[in-house]
Amino acid sequence: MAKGLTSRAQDYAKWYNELVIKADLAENSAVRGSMVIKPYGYAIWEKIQGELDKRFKETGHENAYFPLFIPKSHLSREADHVEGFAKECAVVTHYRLKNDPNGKGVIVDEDAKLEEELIVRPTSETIIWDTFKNWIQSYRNLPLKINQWANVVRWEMRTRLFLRTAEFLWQEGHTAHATKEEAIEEAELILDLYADFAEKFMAIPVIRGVKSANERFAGALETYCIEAMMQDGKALQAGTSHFLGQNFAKAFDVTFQDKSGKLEHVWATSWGVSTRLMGALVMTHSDDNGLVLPPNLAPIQVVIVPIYKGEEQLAEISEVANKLKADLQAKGVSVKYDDRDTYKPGWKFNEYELKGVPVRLAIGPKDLEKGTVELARRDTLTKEYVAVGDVVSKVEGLMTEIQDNLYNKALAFRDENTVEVDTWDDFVARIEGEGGFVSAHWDGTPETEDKIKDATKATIRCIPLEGEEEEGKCIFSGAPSKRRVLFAKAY
RNA sequence: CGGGAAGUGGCGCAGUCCGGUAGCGCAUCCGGUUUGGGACCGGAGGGUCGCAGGUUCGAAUCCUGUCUUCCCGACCA
Repeated sequence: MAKGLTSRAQDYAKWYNELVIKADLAENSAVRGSMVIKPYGYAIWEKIQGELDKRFKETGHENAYFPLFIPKSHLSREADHVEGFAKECAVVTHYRLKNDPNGKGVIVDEDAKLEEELIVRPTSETIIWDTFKNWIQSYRNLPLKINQWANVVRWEMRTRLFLRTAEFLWQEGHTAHATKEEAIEEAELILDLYADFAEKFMAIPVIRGVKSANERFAGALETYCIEAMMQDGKALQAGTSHFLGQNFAKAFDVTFQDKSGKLEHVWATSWGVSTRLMGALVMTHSDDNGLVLPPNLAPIQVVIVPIYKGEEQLAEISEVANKLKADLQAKGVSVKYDDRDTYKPGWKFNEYELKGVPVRLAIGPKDLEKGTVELARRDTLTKEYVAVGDVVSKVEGLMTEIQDNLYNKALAFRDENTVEVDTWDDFVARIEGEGGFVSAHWDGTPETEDKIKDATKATIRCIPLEGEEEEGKCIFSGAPSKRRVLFAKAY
């Protein structure tokens, strides 16, 4: 792992501002804590969207859309839920402006006060369950498996580009089931879907687990999550899937008649991933030269840069380049031939490195003579010469090789920075020193978790599903514990 | 809301202590030479110095107020 990165990553704000913004992903907007996602960044988001959407549909989900505004009374129907979100809601109180009688501009028209305030959705459980009530009468309507692609607003006290913006894009799935077992199965299915997507598609290794009560979603009985490790050793929650029990069904009175004619409340799940995944992407793979994109996510997988003097030479090179481009595209590889005369090759090399393009091909006069191209890999920053005739098969192979390499590199980093710890002193030393994931025993109480958090800022990221049972003593209280949980400082 | 820092052309900054013609780098535009790792030379455009008030012959600079942003805490996908 690049040493420079680790040191630099300690100041992520700087890193984002200098690296990511230059890399054309996003910039801060005029609105506090919001961001403008630039075209190149959005193209990556579209890749994420496309793949997830495909997977949702393969597992029987349908897309729908629900309103942006939620009546205040709706939000308060589920007690835990409203308590969890109340502190970060944007509220619409008026519906009209008027000219400022004292001068320029406009002011809020106090006569246009809403009878009931509207909340800009921080998540859509309430408005969706209010709708589901009308969609569900019989067991024949179940399961109902809906997904929504939308934006939500959470007025966080502190924001950070991609990781915690006031407004963010996400997908939120909401499902209703006839039985508890089926709902739990759904929540777990989505967890696996997310984990597989993160690992196979984004090359981000994740730990599957469940949240402790403290970290659970407001209104959920169980929160499943995938946790990833960033290059500075901090944890990032990359996705969550919640088993909501009958909480929302009861709050919104959503019942169905089972086969025997009896009325029952439905069982629910909700789950989501957001543009935070883009932050995870950057902080998992990028280095000091800029973004490093896994081929699956790269809007441009291969860039071809010509090196030439004069029109004639460019024409000769373009012939080879365009042929290569067409051949690669025929194999499903996305290719950009950058023959702009306005930038020099060296400039372009840096530019595409910054943008994380996995493979770069350079063709110059020397290559024309020898029938070769220069092939550079973004992940290893290595260069080699390849015979023109071998380029297509070579690149095809590299697409999976780079994808795998990035995953393995990230996995090795995570493993190197995950330790088991059995004493409080070791725990503190580790958390305050090297950081990373610390696997330790915990007595299972929220009180202990709080005390550990107060002492070290580390939280329980998850209770891993993969972990095996093991007798031990709580790192903090010494009380008996049946299994290890994963602690880390988190974003 | 507590603790710290900063607001000066599009971006990054200097100038502020000690008041006196608003500067530098990058980017942009024009002309020319260049092109195998962010080219060079010459020329040009662009800023009421966050905002409001005060002191002064004169304020980016001093004083008061205010707003915003960033970092560290509480909150969090």
